[in-house]
Amino acid sequence: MAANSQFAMAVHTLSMLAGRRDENVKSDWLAASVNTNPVVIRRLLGQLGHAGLVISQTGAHGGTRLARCPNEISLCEIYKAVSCGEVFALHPKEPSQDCPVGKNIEAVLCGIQKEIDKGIHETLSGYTLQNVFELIGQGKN
Amino acid sequence: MAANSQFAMAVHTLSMLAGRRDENVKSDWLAASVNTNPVVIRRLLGQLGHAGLVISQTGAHGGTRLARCPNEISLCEIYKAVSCGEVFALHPKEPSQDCPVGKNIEAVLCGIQKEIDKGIHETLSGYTLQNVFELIGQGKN
DNA sequence: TCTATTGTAACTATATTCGTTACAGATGGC
DNA sequence: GCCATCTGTAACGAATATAGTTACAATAGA
Repeated sequence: MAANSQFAMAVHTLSMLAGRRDENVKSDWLAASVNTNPVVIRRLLGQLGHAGLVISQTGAHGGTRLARCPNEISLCEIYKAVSCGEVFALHPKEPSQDCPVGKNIEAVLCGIQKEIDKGIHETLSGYTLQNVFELIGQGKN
Repeated sequence: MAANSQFAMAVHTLSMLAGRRDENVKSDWLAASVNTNPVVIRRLLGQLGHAGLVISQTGAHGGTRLARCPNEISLCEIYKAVSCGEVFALHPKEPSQDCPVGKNIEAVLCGIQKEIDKGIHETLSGYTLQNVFELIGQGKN
């Protein structure tokens, strides 16, 4: 269980919220759709709230709602809110500094990493939550 | 120790081979530069050999060499040779099929995954092993 | 035949992710 | 004020992936 599925769960959760604007949605209900534990959802919503994408209320009749219109939330923002890692990892242990390749390879790879990340951000910026919600609606139920 | 650093180690290893063309390079020597165990390198070289990027010889005076010129090997090929996973994972458990969002979200996310992957391939296709080797040489030793 | 080297299986250590339980804190209704 | 209903979060467990390590068979040259 190593692959990080937080982005997938986040998009799923936010799509659910997009279908219930101006309503406090409970983590139990979201968890049922995502097929996971409510705590997993609440942890996720904590990150999304920190990023300003959702607003939560505690207490009775509490829950979570979108902080903005779905067409003002890009997938890139969601990705940044939950993504922790890079596409590929650098060396687990520092390479030999006595070797010219070992000494400089990490800087080169780091630059490539950043270029890839930029590309991912551009791709994801091309979609809003509204787009996703519409694509879901077009699914052949 | 979860992040996959095979791509980094592969580029490192192949850069070493690029600096010693037409010579059987031993896994021990490569491992010393990457700062890992020779078996890790041999496993990696096995994948790269399977992808047609290197040629290995067993026995005394054996070792590994590049199968092609460094300017004919793109980073995209290396990435494809060693990369196993996607940028983000889909749901760990299948979402609820009783929910319209749960039923269709995976297909939508899968499409986005493919689009991102295409972007990564394009970025990495812009670099050859020769480019990397030259960038390393420009490092401030 | 001896030596050097790859190929590979098997196992361990460590890290990550997700799932789960438990409970404190907040909020609204009575 | 009290209770029911939520979120927030800590703590722990289970499953899994990665890399590191040991061991040894297979191969090839001297």
